[in-house]
Amino acid sequence: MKPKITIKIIAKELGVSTSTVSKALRDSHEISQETKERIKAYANYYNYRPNNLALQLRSQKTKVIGIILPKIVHHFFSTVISGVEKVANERGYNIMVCFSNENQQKEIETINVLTNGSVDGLIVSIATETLRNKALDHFYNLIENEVPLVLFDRVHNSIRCDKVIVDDIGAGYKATKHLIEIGCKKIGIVTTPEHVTVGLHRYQGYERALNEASISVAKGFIINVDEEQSIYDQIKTLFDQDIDAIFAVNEIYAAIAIRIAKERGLHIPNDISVIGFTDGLISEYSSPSITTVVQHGFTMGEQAAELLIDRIEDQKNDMVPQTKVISSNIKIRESSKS
Amino acid sequence: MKPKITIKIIAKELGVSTSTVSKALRDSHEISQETKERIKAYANYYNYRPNNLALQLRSQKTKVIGIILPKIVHHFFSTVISGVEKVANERGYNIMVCFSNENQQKEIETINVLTNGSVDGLIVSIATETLRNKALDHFYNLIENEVPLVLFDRVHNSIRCDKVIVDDIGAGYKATKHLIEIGCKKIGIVTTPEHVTVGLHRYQGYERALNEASISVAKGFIINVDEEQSIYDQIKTLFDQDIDAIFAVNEIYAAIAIRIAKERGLHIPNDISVIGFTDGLISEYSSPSITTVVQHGFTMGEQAAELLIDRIEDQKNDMVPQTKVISSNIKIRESSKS
DNA sequence: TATCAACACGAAAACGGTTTCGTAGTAAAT
DNA sequence: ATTTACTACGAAACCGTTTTCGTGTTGATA
Repeated sequence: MKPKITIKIIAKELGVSTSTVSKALRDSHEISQETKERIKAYANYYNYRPNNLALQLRSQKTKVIGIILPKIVHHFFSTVISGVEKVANERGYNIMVCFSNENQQKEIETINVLTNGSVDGLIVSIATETLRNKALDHFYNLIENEVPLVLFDRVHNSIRCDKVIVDDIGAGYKATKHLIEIGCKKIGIVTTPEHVTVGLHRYQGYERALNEASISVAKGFIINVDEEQSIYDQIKTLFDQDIDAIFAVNEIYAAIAIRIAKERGLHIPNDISVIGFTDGLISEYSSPSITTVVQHGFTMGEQAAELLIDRIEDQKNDMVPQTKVISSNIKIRESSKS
Repeated sequence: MKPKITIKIIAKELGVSTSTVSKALRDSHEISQETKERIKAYANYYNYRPNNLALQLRSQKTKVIGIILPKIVHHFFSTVISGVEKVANERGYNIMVCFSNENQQKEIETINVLTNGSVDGLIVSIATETLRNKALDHFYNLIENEVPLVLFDRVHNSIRCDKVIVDDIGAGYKATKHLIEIGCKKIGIVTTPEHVTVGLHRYQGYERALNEASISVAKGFIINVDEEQSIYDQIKTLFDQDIDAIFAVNEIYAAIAIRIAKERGLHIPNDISVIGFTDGLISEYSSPSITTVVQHGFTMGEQAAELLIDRIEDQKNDMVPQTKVISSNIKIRESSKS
């Protein structure tokens, strides 16, 4: 990398001091018109741009926000990043993206690195392992040190910060209710282990909808997928039950369920209806296309960024933490027409 | 954000100079064992971490690499990021992700911001608009200023830098040949406009395979999708031709083609075979699952990162630019079994 | 003619570190 | 007693900016 032109060089070349150059470039009234023009012309000719690091060190602001995600190869997280980037960009920030790979240790290290001056604040979705271990000290530390922090999607109540979540209980309720409304009565659910909050909540919504409709919750109808093992095999066991609908808490589980149904010669949606979660490409393009709860990832990203930047730029730090609930809605497609 | 503890504070509190503290923390032999321990204990107790910005300004290294992508909500780009992040992380770098949104102006601005000291080098996939306008001056500038740069996937030959590309011609050839081998003779192609190099190359491979098999290339068999208009309608026109196979240059085009085929009552793969590109979730989970050319995005990301970091850390800058060609292979699924 | 503003600029501190170089103090060697 | 050689530390420069505070010059005013 070629050395860049600096204010020092300009100053020396033009026989003035660095302060004069700095002021001239910022159009200070302290500098004469003549000198300003001379300096600006020179700077312009050599395409001078102030060094970001120096500015950041000086101002103690990086204008960068860090995002830590469990993973990226995932439609939902991609859209969230996209939303964050949009708002960040509009408000003059850049984003630094890191991944925890669902790993607690890496989450801790990443937070450490980023908060040593590299970013002005963090947007995080917590790693599975961290949630499972309930090891949240690194987040408590952030709060302790008043690092601007916004959690989204995978959050934890004990961490006192702004949050952006989807109304997972409501979404699970809506999804289940939709199935009930089209006449299904024996509804299986494919969800996550209980320590993954989103899965738990969606399950709770499912439960509520069934209760309301006076349908009892059958134990065998609930599959808690452990991703360490074969997802396919686990979902398959659900088909040994007498069911007429499946609510899957993400689109991959839904797609796999559809595949199994087809293999068993079941027609969708005539024999069995399926509803998924997260409005990704699979749901849109597979055949039958899949009815899903659309999770507004882009909106979540935008909101998270707005909250964070407000928090970063707000002097009065006493504002109580907010939680924004992004409501989701159902997009009915071919997999659930009654 | 609470003010962080600095070397200055430690020095004052312990009644020594900042240089002593700095040396002690870096275990310099210049400092007595006793003093070292005293300083380390204090620093440890207050959880001292050196400020990144200061280190970066001093060393003129950021240990950050910038990635500029046309978009992110796209399986291929996500996997590339993932690969870059893995290698970057292993070699002590962080990544800063930005998007051009296929927009030339934003690409230019992003490059400007990042190269003002925020990153040590760049990994870029060029925006469509830039390629269409053949306006590459901002890239020539990077080369001129010896900014470490690696282009991937969407590259341009006139830019003298390291590149990581897929063998698109070979991939298009393989895909078409596969269709020919399973007995297809009337093969349509759904590709991009010509200014998108990847689409052009895949088309060239298609052409070569047909020529080799002595099949003439029919003009009506070629759809150059303009994404400004309805993709669905454009692909539909292909079905007015008498075809027995479709080669789509990405998985969305493939999925749409399959949908249209179904709507027309055509069975896949009996009546018509389909092959896509990019091994994403759609291809894997849709029904029928789609035969695709798998593009090794993760590998590309890894290679790009290795090349870039080598270049950044290499003193002798005279090394000639390398181009790594990542070969792709075909994953045969249900949409093309003969 | 002495006083005072206004003007135009420079010196220096600051951001938070690292590193080179100098040096006081001590102990060993001459 | 003088020189030498460590040891252990501090002063100061440096990275590239911004900003506060002086200060010399000029022209106007009393």
